[in-house]
Formats: sequence, structure tokens, C-alpha cells
Amino acid sequence: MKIGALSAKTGLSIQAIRFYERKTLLSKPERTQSNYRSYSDEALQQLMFIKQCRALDMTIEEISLVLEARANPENSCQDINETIDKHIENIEHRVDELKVLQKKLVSIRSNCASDTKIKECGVLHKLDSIVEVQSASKSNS
Amino acid sequence: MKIGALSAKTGLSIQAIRFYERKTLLSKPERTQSNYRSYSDEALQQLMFIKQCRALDMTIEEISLVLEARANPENSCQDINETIDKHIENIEHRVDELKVLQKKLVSIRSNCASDTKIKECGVLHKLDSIVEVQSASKSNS
DNA sequence: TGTAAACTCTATACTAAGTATAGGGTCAAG
DNA sequence: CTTGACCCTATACTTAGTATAGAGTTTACA
Repeated sequence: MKIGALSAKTGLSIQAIRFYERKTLLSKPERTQSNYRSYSDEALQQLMFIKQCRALDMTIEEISLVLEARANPENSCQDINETIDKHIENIEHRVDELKVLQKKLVSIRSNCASDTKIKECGVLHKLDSIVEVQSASKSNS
Repeated sequence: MKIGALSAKTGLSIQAIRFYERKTLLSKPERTQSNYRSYSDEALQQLMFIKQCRALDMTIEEISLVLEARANPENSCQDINETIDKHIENIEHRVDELKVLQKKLVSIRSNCASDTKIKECGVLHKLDSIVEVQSASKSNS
């Protein structure tokens, strides 16, 4: 199977497949005499696994860890579970951050109707007023 | 005020300040005869405004729009409000995505205890099993 | 058999929002 | 006069790919 067929089957772009190879997530395939990549079904499975992990927003590095662990069936799967746990925590953290942001933004947005002039815009005033300069003597006021 | 002082007052790195200048968020400052940047308090205010916007996770481009709008006090502030509204929507969307992800991850994670071997790891099995290959007969040939 | 389309190859540049470094120049104090 | 603290520009690096150039290869069809 050449890279185009693999791309069609996985739904990943050809460039993405070559990118995963460069990142050593996907092992280097055989080459035809004309230097075309030639893939087995194993590569297909591997790529689908990678795709699944990416869909879960895992980074290349996280996927690397999982793949490495997966290569040793007798080892403990603790590392994998740690990776997943950490990843879940990261996402939780990001959600919390974004919620705080959203609240701030909605609060700021509430200061202006849509038909106001710039110089009277409550949103801009709010954005300006939050500004505080760090000085040597003064902290927060 | 030289760039080091400005960096200390704003809490932004020197490189970030130069970066904002390159991105034309911050107008080019005067230069001393030795080619050092020399800033006014206006630049300080501008930078704090930018910092505030970045803290709200607005992109450089969004901030550009807001700054441009802000430069014309008589104009309507509709553009600014639209920018903020769109930004709020983006964040909402991202939060929703992340929540879905988190659920999936927690569900996957629930398939394995920590002291299992790789070959019996429910997490790995789950990751593998979701995989589905696009076949030629279903989509295009 | 010729050729044009479709496919593949490598290498490079680009994205966002900076950070980090190299290799210089400038300034104040001791 | 030299040391250290600044400052300058230019470049490379980060993530997870995407997009392109310029080349070579294979396939379809007349």
C-alpha cells in the first residue's frame, strides 16, 4: 500500500503521515525500487491508533510514551495510566482557566451596548481600567 | 524610559515588547543616539492594555482590531463588541470540546487499574478498539 | 509508443506567540 | 580600564502539522 492509499484509509493527510514518521511515531516503511513508501496493514493499525490518541488531544510526546509502553506487553501499564491521568488533569485545568476567562469577558462585554461611540464604550473603559502598572513602592490598589 | 524599565513596570519580557513592536501592536518608540529604545508613559499604557487583552486570551490579530477601533473615538464601537462576542463564542466552543474529550478520557481510563500488565491493559484495548479504518467501498475509491 | 495526468519524493517555509541564544555595541562604577 | 549590566539585531526553536517548489515515477489512454 502506497502513502496515498494509506492516507485515504486513515483519513490522515499524506504530509501528516510523513510527519509522524519523522517524529518516529510511525516506523519507517519499506521502499519500492523507485523509493516510494510501501506500507503494511500493521502501519495502518498503528496510524489509526495515533489518530485516535490525537483525537483525544494527546501530544506527540504523550503518544510516544504510550507507544513505547505498548511495545512491552509484559511490563506494567502504570506509565500509560499516568500519562492518561496527567492528560486528564491538563484538560481539567484548561477548562477551569477558560471558564474564568469567559466570565471576565462576559462581564466586560456587559458594559457596552452595540450602538455606542468608541469614546463612550464601556468595554474599552473596562479594558483600560483593569490596567495597573507595577511600581517599586506600590503593588495593588 | 528604556526597555528594561518598561519590562519591569509592565511585567512583560523585553523580547515580548520587541515582538509587539514588530507586530505593530506597539508603535515604534524614539531612539537614543546609541539606538536604544526610549519609551513614554503612553507606551506603558498601551502595553498594559495589550497585556490585559492577552490575559483575556485574545490573539494578536484581535487586539490589533481593537486597537485600531480605539484610535477613532467618534466611530461606533460595534467592531469591538463583535470582536469580543466572537472571542467569547470561541472560548465557549473550546470549553465544550474539552469537556467532551475529558469524558471520553475518563471513560477510557476507567478500563484499567494501575497494576495491570500492558497486554491486559483495558485502556490500551479501548484505545485500539475505537479504531476504524475507512474502507474503499464506503467512501471514494 | 508518446504523453499527460496522477502520484510520489525531499526540502523548505509558514502558522501563534513568544522564548532563547549568538555576537555584537553602550554605559556606569570602581 | 575593565567588569558587569544593559541594549541592539538576527536567527533558531517551540506544536502539529499544512503548503509549496521542483524533481522523479507510474498509470491511463490514444
